[in-house]
Amino acid sequence: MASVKPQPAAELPPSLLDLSTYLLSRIGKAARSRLAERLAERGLRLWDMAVLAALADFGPQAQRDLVRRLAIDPSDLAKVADQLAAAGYVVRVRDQADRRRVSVSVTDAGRALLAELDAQARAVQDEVLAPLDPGERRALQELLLRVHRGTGEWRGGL
Amino acid sequence: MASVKPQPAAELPPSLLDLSTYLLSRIGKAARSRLAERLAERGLRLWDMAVLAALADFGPQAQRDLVRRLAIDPSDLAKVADQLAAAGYVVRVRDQADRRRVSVSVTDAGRALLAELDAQARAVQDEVLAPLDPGERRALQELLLRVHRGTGEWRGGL
DNA sequence: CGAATTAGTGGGTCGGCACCCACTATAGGG
DNA sequence: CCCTATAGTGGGTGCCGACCCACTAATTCG
Repeated sequence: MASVKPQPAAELPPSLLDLSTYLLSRIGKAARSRLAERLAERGLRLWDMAVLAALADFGPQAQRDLVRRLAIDPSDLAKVADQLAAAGYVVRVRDQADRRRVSVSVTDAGRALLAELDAQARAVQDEVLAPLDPGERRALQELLLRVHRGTGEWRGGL
Repeated sequence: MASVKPQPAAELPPSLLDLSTYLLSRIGKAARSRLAERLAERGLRLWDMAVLAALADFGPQAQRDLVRRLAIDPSDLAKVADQLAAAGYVVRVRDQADRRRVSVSVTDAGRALLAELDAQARAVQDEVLAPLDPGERRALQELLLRVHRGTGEWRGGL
């Protein structure tokens, strides 16, 4: 062969790149999977982080509330909570007022873990948003937040 | 209970909303799945659209090139191409110069389809970006494009 | 006290996506 | 001509996220 090409990479179709939703989807997916990778190294998944964050932000609450807040399936939450409890990141106690309920709260270990996870998330974010300067990042965050709020009634998902 | 509450929906944890990558991921996912839904009504998937777009943008080419360009698995592409060919949206002909190759090109039907799909994609985009005015949308597109380019060496995915 | 309701759990399905391997056909250099 | 590399195909696997159902325990209402 004439010469072995590394053949860097071909361009994507302009008609796709022209769609903000395409970029959103692609970038979002990349960011998500990068973070997921890092969490996986610790045997964690994205939901674990989301649950910890919800507990840290809003304090102890019943699984029921987490279900509503995070739009996670009750059954799936049970599994996540199981795992987190087993690892000592949260504690589950029967609510004495209504003993059907299980009140979940973060432990100190959980809070410490969350801090680390958050640092990792920010590290990923720095990688992904590398081409933007601080001002642009703020502008992006602002736009995204508006979009997110605007479409208030979204269902589900992490 | 004081009053029966419709309890519209609870807020998400601020510590997550504060991460641009979280928003990116969530919004991107929503956009992607909305479009996927619409495509599914026609029995199509996102890859079908991507392949059509690549063919329309860059003209007829071997599957090999599509594989490189779209970072799709060769085997998966074969299946997508099969389906598109069966439906008459593309034609596959053996390259006479190198008969290992199969050159793929869009048909008129394919182009017409792509136009419709693109319209659907833009409709979804309008829904998602509803809170932003045209200027802001352009700003967003610009930022996303920079981010996308910056992270040149991304692997895979739709 | 039932009967109906709610919280949580355990077990499973389903579809999509990425990935991998074995195999055929063709090309091209030594 | 042989040997290796490349193009494409077919038939898988494994993972993951979303979802669903059946079941228990506890509560509340009539």
